[in-house]
Amino acid sequence: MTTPAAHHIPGRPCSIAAALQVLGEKWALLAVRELFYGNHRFDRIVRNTGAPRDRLTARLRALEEAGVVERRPYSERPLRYEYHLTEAGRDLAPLTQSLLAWGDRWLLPDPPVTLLHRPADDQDQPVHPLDAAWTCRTCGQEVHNGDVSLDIHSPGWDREGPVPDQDSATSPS
Amino acid sequence: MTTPAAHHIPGRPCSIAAALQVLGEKWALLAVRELFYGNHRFDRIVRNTGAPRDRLTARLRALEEAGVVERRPYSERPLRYEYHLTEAGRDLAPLTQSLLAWGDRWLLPDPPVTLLHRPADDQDQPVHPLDAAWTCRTCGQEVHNGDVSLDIHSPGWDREGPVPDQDSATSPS
DNA sequence: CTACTGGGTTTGAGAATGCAACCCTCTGTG
DNA sequence: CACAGAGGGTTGCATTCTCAAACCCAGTAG
Repeated sequence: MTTPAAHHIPGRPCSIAAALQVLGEKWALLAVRELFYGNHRFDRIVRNTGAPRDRLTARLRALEEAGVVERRPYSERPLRYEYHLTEAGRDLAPLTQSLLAWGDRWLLPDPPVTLLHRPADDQDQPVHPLDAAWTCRTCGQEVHNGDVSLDIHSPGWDREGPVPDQDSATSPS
Repeated sequence: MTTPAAHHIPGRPCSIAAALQVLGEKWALLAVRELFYGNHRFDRIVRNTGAPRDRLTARLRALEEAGVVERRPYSERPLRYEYHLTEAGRDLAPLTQSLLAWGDRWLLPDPPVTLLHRPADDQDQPVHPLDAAWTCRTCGQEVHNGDVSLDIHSPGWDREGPVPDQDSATSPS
């Protein structure tokens, strides 16, 4: 509770570092995963993540303070709370999905769960497996790893290469 | 070794948990960020992330073992290594980008760095700020938070609601 | 000979984590 | 009423991680 959101960001000024400050603690993202999956109660999150109860309490409090999670009572008298994602929390969907996609590809090639997609604004579309891709709204094209470069407008950045050279030699082991 | 250390995954079988097992340790993703940004040498990564040297050593070794990072000598005689992303590592680009996007939106609204985009396969396109979105390759539509549901084909999952109900109403702070 | 660079190890103290056990407030059930 | 859960945490303590600074070693520059 002595940890306000205005943490010191390590290294250089960077939104990735700032985001990890909030989300990078152990169990935080697994708790968020459970909230996405519709499990809003403490015990259920404990069971599904395997997190120690005290750690989960701490993480949920921190996420609440960071504005990712909201704790709302669902019963007075035995005062009980359940946890819900705020808008900021719901906006983590791309993040959890890219974690899921990466894990599916590189760690668990036979994934225990897949995502289904049906656009809300096109109900004619049948439900189908989600095959997610990054695209750029500006040009409408899919974003590939090498297509992105950095525009730095802040001091505290040192780098040599003019471009975040995504390597060249691609010899996967 | 393409065989990632498939340690024990906490909670239920899940690619997110598996991915966090590899990437969830402190400093791991910041190190990956530096590699994306073209900083391949130990000292530079230390300076830019602010990580303690011993931690960074440990993290880089773990990432190497997990097949995310590759250590290659760039000088014999004083034997020196530099670190590069493997294909699995480069495939983390969507993840770091979604972290960046989230941080930009919710934590550092005046971001110190932005991403520029130019599709390699369309060189006529001028360089422009990346405005990233998730889309589904199958239906071509943008993926919104509420459009996704789960298809579970593995035991060890408990959940009530039929759909990962993304909440209903919330207000950001 | 000295200083400096790059890439680490080592050390010791302090913080964070994991785990089990405990607590407190209701709501059944007999 | 007594007793047993369920839900949502605390508490205590041992283990592990993390941090910062110091140290090391090879080669090179002055």
